[in-house]
Amino acid sequence: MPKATYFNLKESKRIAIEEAATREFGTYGFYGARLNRIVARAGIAKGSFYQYFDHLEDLYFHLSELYVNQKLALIYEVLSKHDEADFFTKYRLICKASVSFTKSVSDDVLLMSEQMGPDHHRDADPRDRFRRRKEEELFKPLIAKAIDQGEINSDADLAFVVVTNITSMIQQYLSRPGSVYGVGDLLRKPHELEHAIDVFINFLKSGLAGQFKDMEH
Amino acid sequence: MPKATYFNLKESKRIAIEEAATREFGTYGFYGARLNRIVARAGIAKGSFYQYFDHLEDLYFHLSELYVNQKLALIYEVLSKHDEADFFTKYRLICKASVSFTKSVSDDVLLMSEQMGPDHHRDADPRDRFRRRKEEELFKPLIAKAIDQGEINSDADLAFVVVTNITSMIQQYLSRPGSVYGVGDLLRKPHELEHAIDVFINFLKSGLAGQFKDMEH
DNA sequence: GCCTCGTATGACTATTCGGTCATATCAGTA
DNA sequence: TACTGATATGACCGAATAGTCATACGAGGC
Repeated sequence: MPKATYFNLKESKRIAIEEAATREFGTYGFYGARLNRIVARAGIAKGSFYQYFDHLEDLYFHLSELYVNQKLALIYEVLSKHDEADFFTKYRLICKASVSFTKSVSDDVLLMSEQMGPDHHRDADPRDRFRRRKEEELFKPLIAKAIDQGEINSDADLAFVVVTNITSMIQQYLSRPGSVYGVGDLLRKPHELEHAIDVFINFLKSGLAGQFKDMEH
Repeated sequence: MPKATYFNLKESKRIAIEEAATREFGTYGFYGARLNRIVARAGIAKGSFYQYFDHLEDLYFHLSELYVNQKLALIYEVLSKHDEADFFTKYRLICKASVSFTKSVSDDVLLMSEQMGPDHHRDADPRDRFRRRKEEELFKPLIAKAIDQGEINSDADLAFVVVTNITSMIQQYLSRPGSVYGVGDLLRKPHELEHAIDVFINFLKSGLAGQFKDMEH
């Protein structure tokens, strides 16, 4: 957690630090990030950094929380307008909001977020569970209600696991610039984003053997 | 790639090096791995290391290839005995082989493999595409045939993306020791491994809305 | 003016890093 | 035995690292 000093800083300086760090973590990963490079790019003295944080990791988790919270705020705002919708409609809104959040921020944020994909929530570090806790708060009630109403006929645990993983799959395939990556015709269509999300959701609903319906908008 | 010298080494030394490096990469990740620790644990001089490899990364990619090839050999062996089976049966065999391979090797191998999950195939490094190329060789023909025979009704690209991602999902949730991690009742059943794989495959086939059938063995 | 307290600084330290290299060891072989 | 070529070694190097600390700055109050 940042020290109190950090929040007294004027915004432009905080932003400079956060941008520099986000780029560093995005480029070199959690373990490859170097404090020297961050302070150089942010234009602050190394001694100053230690006025704001105890360790470099504190800044990492601060950023991690920051971006997760920003994204979730967007998601909850959208959801609040569609309280009555069914599960897959809501899920579609969540995906759209996620992707458009990712597109609205810099590529560095995206790269950094990739380092925090579902593969990475090590049990070790309790701070790493933050994202997962938020995911549970978001999806578990939705899934429970969907099962209750017969929209989902699977085990709730399974549904949670696959929904969260597929969400990050969608993010990964749709947000990264230039990452078509084997997803051939899937993305080369009009309204490609909408279309691609529908393709994934259709799979989520009906599986590979289910009817493949090419929705149009 | 290792130098010729490396392959002249007696096996016990090679194994010592590979074990030490696997543990290092598994513990600290690609970027956090330190040559000093590896040579210390392997019991060789640092100078010796540079007789075998040009860089530490060479060792990483050597290990990566090694384990991928070992796993694939197991998978192809199993598949060769079930040439006539349908797609989902074959896929089930692949999952079982994958998981049992992972369980047969040390936890370090598993941890190291997690660093190479689908989130990570950066376009940047061509050596990183090795695993993906192998995945394509394995799955693309299977999927093409399955579509041809009407077992899969989805787009081939979509099928490839979800099959590979779900495979690593299964690996992740079923191989890691003590990683029940929210997958509550899913694993607390008799023949839990077989059961859990079936649950995932059933989802892959029929989706969340499809009938959830609890198979027994 | 000057006192105070929160902030800023970068030179400095001790440590670790990857990588080198002159030298030593060892296994054949003649 | 003496020579040879492959392998082994760890002291050593320059660069980079995280973290410290004495000092300086700057705004507000008096």
